[in-house]
Amino acid sequence: MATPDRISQTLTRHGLRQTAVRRAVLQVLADSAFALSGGEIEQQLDPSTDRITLYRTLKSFEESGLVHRVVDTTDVVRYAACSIECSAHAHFDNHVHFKCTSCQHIYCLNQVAIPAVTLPDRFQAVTRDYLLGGVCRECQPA
Amino acid sequence: MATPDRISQTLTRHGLRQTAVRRAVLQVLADSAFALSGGEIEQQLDPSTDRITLYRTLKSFEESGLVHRVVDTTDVVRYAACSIECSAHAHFDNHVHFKCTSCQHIYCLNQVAIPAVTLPDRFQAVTRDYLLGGVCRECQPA
DNA sequence: GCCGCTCCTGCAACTTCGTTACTTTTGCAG
DNA sequence: CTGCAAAAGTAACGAAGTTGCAGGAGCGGC
Repeated sequence: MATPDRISQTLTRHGLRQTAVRRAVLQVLADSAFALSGGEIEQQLDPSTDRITLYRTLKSFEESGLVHRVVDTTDVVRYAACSIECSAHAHFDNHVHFKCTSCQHIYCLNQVAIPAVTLPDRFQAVTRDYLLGGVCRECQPA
Repeated sequence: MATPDRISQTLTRHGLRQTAVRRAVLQVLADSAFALSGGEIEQQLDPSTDRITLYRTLKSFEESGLVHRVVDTTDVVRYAACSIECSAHAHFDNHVHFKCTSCQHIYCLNQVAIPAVTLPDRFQAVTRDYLLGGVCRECQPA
């Protein structure tokens, strides 16, 4: 659970203004063990929060390097808070994601690094995303 | 360029009926070097083709193992034809995908296998998707 | 503390992507 | 050739995300 202080600091560190919506959205993402879609974040916020503002907030967070998009095969975009080490200048998420086919949650496995691959000539990779599918810890049959 | 004969055979082999839309959709996907979204496929088809039928066709193709969804971070789903070796029973795409940040195309790098990772306890992976981002061969500055 | 510029919010309307329910047509087995 | 199940077509709907604009709030300067 990220403290309100820490949330505020993170906003300031990335050059973003302190607003109620931003603090709330960042709090939700920071406290979630898995990636959330726009709609899921909306559900966790005060019902009075404006949908459009939420999407704009996510956009600015993404541009500022506070959150990253998580790859998926569905047609909804999911976001996860970047690790503490991520800054606007060094935005790099090198961990594997795991999508549970039972609960649909997408976990950030921070401790599992993405292995490198050798590419054909003249292909230059900048970003790498690795998504595993299967049954997560919580959904395993006992 | 897949021949019409080969297209028909593929449909039959997967237990699907021969229809004009199915042959056309499969032809488009088989001839594309990169993954296509529903809208992109629609543009390459006869304008009279029904949008809903197209989506249902893609769904049945996916269920039958003719095509696979390609992971992406956007909110549109993209499809690519499975390799010849894929059958309904052994549907396995073990190759890396590459998304060009310039032309936005997603290539199937069939010759590059996805490296394995070691997962934490009690996580069981069934599927694996690996997406690279960068500049593709065609878009490289000379 | 307050002023003002700039950025953020909130509202309304809209676009795109994809789905559901229902009827009609068509592939294909017997 | 005929019947039936599966696919196509039609219409209406729903969710996700965007755009344009007016009003409000954060924050640096004074």
